Amino acid sequence: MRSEDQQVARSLPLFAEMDDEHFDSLMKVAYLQTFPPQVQLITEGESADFLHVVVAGAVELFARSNDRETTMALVQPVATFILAAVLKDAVYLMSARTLAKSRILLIPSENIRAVMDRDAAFARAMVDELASCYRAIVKAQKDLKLRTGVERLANYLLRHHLAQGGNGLLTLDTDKRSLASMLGMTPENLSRAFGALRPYGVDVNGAEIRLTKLAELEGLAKSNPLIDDPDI
Amino acid sequence: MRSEDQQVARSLPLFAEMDDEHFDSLMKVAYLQTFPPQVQLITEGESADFLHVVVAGAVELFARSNDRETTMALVQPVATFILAAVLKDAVYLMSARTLAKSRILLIPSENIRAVMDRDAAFARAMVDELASCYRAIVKAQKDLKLRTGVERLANYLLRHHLAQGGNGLLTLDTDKRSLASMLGMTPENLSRAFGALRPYGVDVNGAEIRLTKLAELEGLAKSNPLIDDPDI
DNA sequence: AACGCGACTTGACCAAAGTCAAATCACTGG
DNA sequence: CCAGTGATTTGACTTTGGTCAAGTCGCGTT
Repeated sequence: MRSEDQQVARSLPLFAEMDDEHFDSLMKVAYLQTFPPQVQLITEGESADFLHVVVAGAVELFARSNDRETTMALVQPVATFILAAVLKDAVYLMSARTLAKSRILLIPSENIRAVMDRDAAFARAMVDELASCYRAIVKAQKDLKLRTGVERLANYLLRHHLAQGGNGLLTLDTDKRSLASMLGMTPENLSRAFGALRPYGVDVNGAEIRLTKLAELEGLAKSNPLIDDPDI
Repeated sequence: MRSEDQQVARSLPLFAEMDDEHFDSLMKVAYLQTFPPQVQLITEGESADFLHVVVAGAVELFARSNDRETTMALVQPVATFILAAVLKDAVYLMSARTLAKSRILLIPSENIRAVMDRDAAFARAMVDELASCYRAIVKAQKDLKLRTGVERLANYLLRHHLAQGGNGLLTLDTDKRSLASMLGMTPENLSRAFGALRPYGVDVNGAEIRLTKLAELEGLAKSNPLIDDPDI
């Protein structure tokens, strides 16, 4: 692997504090691969042979049952996914596909577990990463169960608006099909949800969105830091 | 704390492998308390000062936003809850209340974190416990998003039927109000869901349920080990 | 036995969200 | 420029689930 990519990995909280020797031993057995968009990386039910780290691009975690499919989470760089399955040496509970051209670091599960047993700093970092993943999914579950579709969209827009500077403009970074799936609704319903937000100053023009009545939109959204603040 | 109760804690996977001295130091600062039913133990938004271990009884984790409330999980003995908040020294994302008279072990968060940094076996056990919690909530999320209310009830009945011996009879271990909340529906809707299952051989008599057409019920439920098997 | 209370059920209705089909739009490769 | 493809939107309708109100049932108390 290129030393530049190793640097990226090394700078992750997950790998930052661990012993040099242990880090090197992991990198020696790791692969770094670049995938085109819409490639399925893992399939639920298969055994978790590699820890995946999204170095660049975007990955969607999804699940299927009966004939339904649902998006479970979106993984943005730089972050890991399916950590829990790797640690328990279990099967994946979710499938994953790239949404964009993505660069993925693959580290064999057995090496992860072996190093964790020898490197306390690494184990501590794992605990932290796992706890973050857990809290993220708890927030997602609250978002889903305590809000209607329109409210979820309003809060999504407000979060991204803030992250993009908060100047009344924002740009969607996925197509609307994926956005709908992320928000737990159908594309048709997303379209109607945007319609329902028009009276609250949400002007949509393709992927460009203008928020002209922030106060009203916030009134509808009723944001809650225990759901919407990613840093809590 | 009574030595008998310490033995219960010590036998938990979370504490089983750790150093004696470290275990004793934790027990020295821990409290064991018994609570009546319907006592709120923690409130979302407050800081996580104690790790809670349910030694006996039952605890419901729930969350509120707007004016809605939803059950997030049910914690059965012996298990921990709000581990992630403790590890990250963050605020609770969920509230907790006892459903039955419950015995709870309370261990100060700072001691948990301190011992984890010194005891590798304990850190490893934490990783394992957290990974289990994570996978449990992923399964709950899949159950919720990929199934209708009737299907969730059917699968709930089949799981408990199996756990109770699989002889065609089972007994609900909560009142129907709580069951409805756990399954993510209103009590009225649970009532209707039972009605919808009558043609599939589900005979309800108070908390006693007889399953007379297992094959048909299984056909409707379309169980999926990646959702329903607690050991995967 | 009569009462009262809480848990549960039922019915009528409403709201949210999914489905299916058709229309529109945007953009690409002739 | 124009057909063709895929994304998005819109409309009509269905399903799922929630709300409100009125029972009904079981059971302990008086």
